[in-house]
Amino acid sequence: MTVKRNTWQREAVREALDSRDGFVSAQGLHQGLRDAGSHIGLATVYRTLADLANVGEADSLQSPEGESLYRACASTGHHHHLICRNCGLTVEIAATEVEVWAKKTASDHGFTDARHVVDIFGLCPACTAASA
Amino acid sequence: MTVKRNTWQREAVREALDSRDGFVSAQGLHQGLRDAGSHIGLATVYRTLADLANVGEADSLQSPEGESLYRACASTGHHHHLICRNCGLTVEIAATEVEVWAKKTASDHGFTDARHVVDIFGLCPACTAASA
DNA sequence: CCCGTAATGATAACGGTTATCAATCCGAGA
DNA sequence: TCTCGGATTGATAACCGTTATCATTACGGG
Ligand SMILES: [Mn+2]
Ligand SMILES: [Mn+2]
Ligand SMILES: [Zn+2]
Ligand SMILES: [Zn+2]
Repeated sequence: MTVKRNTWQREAVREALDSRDGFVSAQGLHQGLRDAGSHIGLATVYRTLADLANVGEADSLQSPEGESLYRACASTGHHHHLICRNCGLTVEIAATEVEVWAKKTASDHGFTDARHVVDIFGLCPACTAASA
Repeated sequence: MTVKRNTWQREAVREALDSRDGFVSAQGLHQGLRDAGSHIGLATVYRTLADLANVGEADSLQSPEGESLYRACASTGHHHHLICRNCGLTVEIAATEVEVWAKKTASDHGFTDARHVVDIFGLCPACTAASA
């Protein structure tokens, strides 16, 4: 059995991620931890986030600029996101309608083992008001 | 007014892109051009692809690994893609259903200036058969 | 033709991410 | 509680895709 050790670093990343309500980059989370007085290493943050994502404890997606972002989501099952491109505020979206469409579209063309990327980026109400 | 010059490089990129039926990376296209004997520079390929994408002559998306891929699409309007993650084969998809959903989802949550990323990655029929 | 300037391309720089590897320390077993 | 093997860490170098630089080339309106 693969042993999974409990280090304060791993816990620090989990907590830091939980304390945020939007998606964050590894570097952003690392900066936040350092600002809070932690001496955690950047490589560790990268490793831990990637691991949490694999295990399913965190969701990850790529920003339009190609940066990997992470988030500790409330809902456990498969879902998508509506993200503010300015402040990162995120709304979790469950859309059966889109799930069905994606599956049907793939099979209609004979594609197998299909996965989909469905994200909506916009300006949240607050940011919209602020930029008006 | 900004003038748009016709260089053999620009034409070479256009042709190389047209000759492919799947999405390609800038480096991949550059390599193909070099292999065909062209002496075009890598920076030029990057610039031209980005430009063709802005003008609308090419579509672009990010691979799951975060690399920018380009393609000269047949349909001119807004559409999405069903892509074979193995050979790159691409099927253009027009899904009014999803367009409506995306717009409604964003406005329902007060988000403005919303854009969406909708792509399906799978194995095309040929690649599915080959890996069986 | 001429010439102003857009375009090119070799190369350096950039930004995010991963690999290295010696030092650290977690935790199963004694 | 103590030990010790190996998982984990972190400073740093390396990696890789992409963009910035800037001297040189060459498109194209006049
Ligand atoms: Mn889905
Ligand atoms: Mn769409
Ligand atoms: Zn916002
Ligand atoms: Zn295929």
